[in-house]
This record gives sequence, structure tokens and C-alpha cells, in this order.
Amino acid sequence: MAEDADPARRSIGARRNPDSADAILEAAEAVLVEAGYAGFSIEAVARRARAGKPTIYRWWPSKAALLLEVYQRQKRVEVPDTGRLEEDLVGFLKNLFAHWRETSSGSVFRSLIAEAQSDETAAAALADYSLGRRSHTGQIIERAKARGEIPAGVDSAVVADLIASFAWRHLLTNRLDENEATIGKAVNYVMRGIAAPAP
Amino acid sequence: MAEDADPARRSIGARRNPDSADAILEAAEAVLVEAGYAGFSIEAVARRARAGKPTIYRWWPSKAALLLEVYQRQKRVEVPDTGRLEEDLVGFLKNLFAHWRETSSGSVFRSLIAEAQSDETAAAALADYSLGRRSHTGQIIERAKARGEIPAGVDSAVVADLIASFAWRHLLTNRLDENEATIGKAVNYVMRGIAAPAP
DNA sequence: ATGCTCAAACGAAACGGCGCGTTTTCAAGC
DNA sequence: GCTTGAAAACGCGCCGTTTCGTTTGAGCAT
Repeated sequence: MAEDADPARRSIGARRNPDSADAILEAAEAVLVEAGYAGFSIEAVARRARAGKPTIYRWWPSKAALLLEVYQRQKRVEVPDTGRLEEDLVGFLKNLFAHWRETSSGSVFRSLIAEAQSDETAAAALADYSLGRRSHTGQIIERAKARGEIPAGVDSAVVADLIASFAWRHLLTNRLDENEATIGKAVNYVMRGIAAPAP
Repeated sequence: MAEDADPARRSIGARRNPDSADAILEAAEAVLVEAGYAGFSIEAVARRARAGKPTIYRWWPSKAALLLEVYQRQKRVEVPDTGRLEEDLVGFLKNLFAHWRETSSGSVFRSLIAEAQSDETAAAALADYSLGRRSHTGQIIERAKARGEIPAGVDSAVVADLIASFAWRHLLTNRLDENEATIGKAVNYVMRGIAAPAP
């Protein structure tokens, strides 16, 4: 992938070298996938990118910052919009699990969560990110509300939190190959809770 | 806490020294609480326990093993049994969050989850543990089933997984001071999903 | 425009420091 | 004599930083 950095990539003068930045980000992703979070060190990334450590430290103040940018470069998961809430939720989770399994996104996100447990920067970044995107799930639920499929009183933040928690836990415990039935069942419980009139 | 190890604690001959083991476990807990997971190293624990590193490595093959034993020494959280499922679930989550906040259990468990992302041993131990205890939540739900409060067809594993996920996510994102209303709301959604007749 | 100087970023190498996991040494008690 | 424990030292790797020489754009004067 990025293992043979362009030998012509050299300093381009008194401004940031985008080639270096790219090489570093790609190397970071590659190291993460190949060696896992345990083998993810600034040294290893620098070696892999054929870059100097100071170059990395200049642009990314912490391991967490680098991880975060790698994560943000990832392709986004597809969010279905079928017109039925339950179908959307199950489809989204299936897409998400497949995405996490089949691309490096899963490794990167797992690492970010782990890093957040010991690095304040990572924790803040993760919180920002979660809050900022308001999660795809929230949008799915809001759409269902807008078309009157579920009561307007439903607190989409709470529901989205439940779904997101489910996804996180499966990611962190390496159960992304969960069969569709389990996903469907979990979503179904939440779904009925949403749809039922408040007691 | 364990900072002044008994100066009289010395080798007791050809068997394991329980005083040393205790001192090491207590030191590990103290280091984790005071310096966090980032500062948790075998060296630091050995220093704190006034023990030699080889002594630690002899009895705990990895950092994960030590973490796990520290976690298992913790006091258990109280599981309510009021005769009403919703009350039990909310009460349990409240107890659990308070327990995680006010004792070192939260720090230890967070660290264990983080460690599991880079250490295979920790991952296996965590999976064993989660599976083995079948979670307190599962017992709560099974009780409700036994007294006929909810349909016998309810899959308690799935529901317990939802509740546990909710708890994990709040632990990992440092939101253990969530107000009672949020907990209640989340549980309420799940509850109604359980109670409602399958569509 | 042209040419000069300065500042910035680059890769590479080296630094001291620390934690790793291991090995060795020595003393103590069964 | 056996096992255990404490202590010290080992080589290794990564940390975050500093220094070096080189490359190049930007700013300014001519």
C-alpha cells in the first residue's frame, strides 16, 4: 500500500508537504491493520511512511490525534432509507458491522475507544465526534418521526444511544459476525418499545 | 492503602506468600486509581508493593491477568429484587453506575476493556467473564419471567445484552453521572419492547 | 521581473528516559 | 536441597525531543 513511498517525495519548502501527510496517514492505517493497536507506535508509523518522527509530532500532537484523523479519512457507512424504520435500523446495523469487518474502520475505531481510556485528548475527540455526528441512527429515527411512523414524543437521542451502544459492544467484544437474527431481535425489542404507547 | 508494605513481610519458604500477593493486588488497584490506566505498569505496581518484578511475573503471566484478578477481588454490585422488573432494572443500573463511580471497579473494568483491544488474553478473559456471569441483568429478567410478569418467549440474553451495552457505553464515555431520568427512559423503552406482544 | 535572504518543513540520526520481560544472584524458610 | 522472594542488572523498543544538513517557498529589494 504505502510501503514504497515515492522516492521523489522530499521537502517542498516552507509549507506542509501533502505527500508526506498522505503517506503518514496511509502508513498509520496499514500499521493498525497489520500489527493491531498493540503494534501501533509513532516509530512504526514513521518507519512505514519513510518519514521522520518530528514530522509526525509536528502535525499530530498525540497518538490520539493521528488515530482520529485516520478514522475521519475512512469511507462512511451507507445509511439505508427504505421508508420503514425497522428495516432501516436493521439494515444500518448490518451495513455497519460489515463495514467494520471488511475495512480498516473497525480496527481504527476500536483503537480510538481504547486510547480514549488512557488519553484525555482521545476521550474529548471521541465525545465531540459522537455528539457532533449525532449518529446516523438519530437521523433514521427522526425521519421515521417526520413521516408519522412513530410518535413525535419519542426521544431519538435515547433510542440512538441504545442502538449505538449495541454496536459498540459488538465491536469491542469482537462479535461483528453476529447473525442477522440477533440483530433483528435486538432492534425488534427496541422498535416495539418505541411504537408502543407510553404506559 | 498498600503504600507501606509490612517490612516484616519476607519470604515464607517454599510456597506462595499470600502477604505478597495481597500487597501486589492492592498496589495494582491503588496505582490504577491514582495514575489511571495510562500509568499502570508492572514496574509501578512492583514499586508500590515493594515487591520484585519477577514475583509478579511468576504469578501473573500478563498485565491482563493481573487486571482481571484485581477486578474479581472487587465487591459485587447489589442486585435489587423488588418484584417489579422495571424497578429492578433501573435500580440495578443506578447501583451499578454508583458502584463504578465510587469504587475503583469502574477504573479497573475500563482498563480491562481497553487492554482487551490489544491483548488476546484480556479479550478471552473478558469474554469468559461476561459469558460466565451471564450478567446480573439476565437473572433479573429470568425472575420476571418466572413470576409471569413478562412473556416466557422473551429472549433474556438479547435484552440483557442491550442493558449491558448501555452500561458499557456510559462507562467508556465517562457518563456515569447520567441523571436518573435518562436511565429510566432507556429502560422504559426496552421494557415496553419486552412487554408488548410480538407484532 | 530578477535575485537575494530568511523561514519553514523535510528526513535522518541521536539523545536521555522509561517500561518491558528476562536472567542472575543471594537470602530465607520448609 | 528445594522452592520462594527481593533486588539488581540485562538488552530491547518506544517515547518525545533536539540537532543537523538540505530543500524550497515567501518576502523584499533592487
